[in-house]
Amino acid sequence: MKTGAGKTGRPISFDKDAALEAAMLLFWERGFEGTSMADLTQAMGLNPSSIYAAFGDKHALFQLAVKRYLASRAQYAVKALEEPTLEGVIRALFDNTVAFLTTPGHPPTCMTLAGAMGCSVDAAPARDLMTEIRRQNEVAIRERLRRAQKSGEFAKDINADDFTRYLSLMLAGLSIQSANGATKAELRRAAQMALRHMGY
Amino acid sequence: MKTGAGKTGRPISFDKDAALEAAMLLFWERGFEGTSMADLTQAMGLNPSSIYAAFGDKHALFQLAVKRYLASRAQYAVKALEEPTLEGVIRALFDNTVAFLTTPGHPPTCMTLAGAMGCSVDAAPARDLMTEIRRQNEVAIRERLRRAQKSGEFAKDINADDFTRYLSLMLAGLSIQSANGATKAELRRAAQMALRHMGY
DNA sequence: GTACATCTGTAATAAGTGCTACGGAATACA
DNA sequence: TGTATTCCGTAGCACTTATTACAGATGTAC
Repeated sequence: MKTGAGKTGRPISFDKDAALEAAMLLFWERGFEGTSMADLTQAMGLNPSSIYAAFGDKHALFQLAVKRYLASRAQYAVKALEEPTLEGVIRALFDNTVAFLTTPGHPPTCMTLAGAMGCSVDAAPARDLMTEIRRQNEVAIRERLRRAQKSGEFAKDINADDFTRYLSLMLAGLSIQSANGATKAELRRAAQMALRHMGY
Repeated sequence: MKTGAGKTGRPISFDKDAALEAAMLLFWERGFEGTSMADLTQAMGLNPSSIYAAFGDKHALFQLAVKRYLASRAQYAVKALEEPTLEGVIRALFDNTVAFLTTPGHPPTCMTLAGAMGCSVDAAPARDLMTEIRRQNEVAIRERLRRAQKSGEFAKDINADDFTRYLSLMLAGLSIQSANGATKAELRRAAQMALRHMGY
């Protein structure tokens, strides 16, 4: 009963993209464990069998939702790292994060933090996926810093590893602040304070 | 069938303190939603009826566990605020946090972050409690900063509100870093970097 | 020892969990 | 039109969830 690539037969009658978007938003808000398949059927407007046929089981659906999140919402970090100067990178990292967290239409915090922190052993794979993504983000930052060191833009006697963790720590902190209910202006001032203390 | 304060009759036959400690550690690791009553009966070594008689339902037990957590594990923040000088306060805030996060015998992150971020509507009260505690922590920091401003130790033209959020942001960030798997030495260097950037 | 109050363990409750079997509806291709 | 193939909706699966009813055990107070 494999499906999804039928050459013939009845074609799918719903918007797969829209359904996945709805699933992503729900997972984002309630986390893996806090989102039930019943919740998903309602939010996606689909029957269980349609979901399972199109996306697989709950874990697979979560992975697809996360993938969509990374591709459509979390690109602000990648974009920031593409800034030509290091100062531009760091400024963009903070500015984009604040802009992202305060964009209406989705939860006020990062999906990798709301998705699954403390959870049951059944949900451990989802939690580990979230952790892995956070670490990957750090890898990208670290590589950008190394590049800046090679080009002479960033002092070589500063440990890129440590500075990466320091940056990552503050970006995650902004997300928690946002979850706490901080306003856009408040987040912006916090980010400015961080930048000023770093010398920007 | 109310219980717990029986003047006569059979007395409780288990260590209530030890049972609550076990519950607290499990909630800390798995969060409110990721911890089932079945998990709790096993970890606490009690039957469901004993748990319900002694602590109430799951929400009540969670509240008691959080209370215990705050009283027994999260005092490091309160202690830090009692330092006589502002520099002492801020240094202690970071040092104690790192020490706390890396203490063996409990999860590597803060309970208010692992307890419930994204969750179902049923678990929303637990999530709101976690948020409330995080905000209360900020209130305490802010008041300490105001006190330092009055005594002239802290510049009055700095917005205490903003600086509080900035500090809180970094402490939460350390907790996330710890959850990511950062070592004690790595956390310590990150904290040192933060302190240095602030001028300490 | 007797009466009473409470606890303990088992077993069961109703509702919710993720997931699937199945029959019928709908479409593509000949 | 006929046939193959796929999708859709319902209804149900076995299991887990939090919670409680009940019966017997175990203690205190007299």
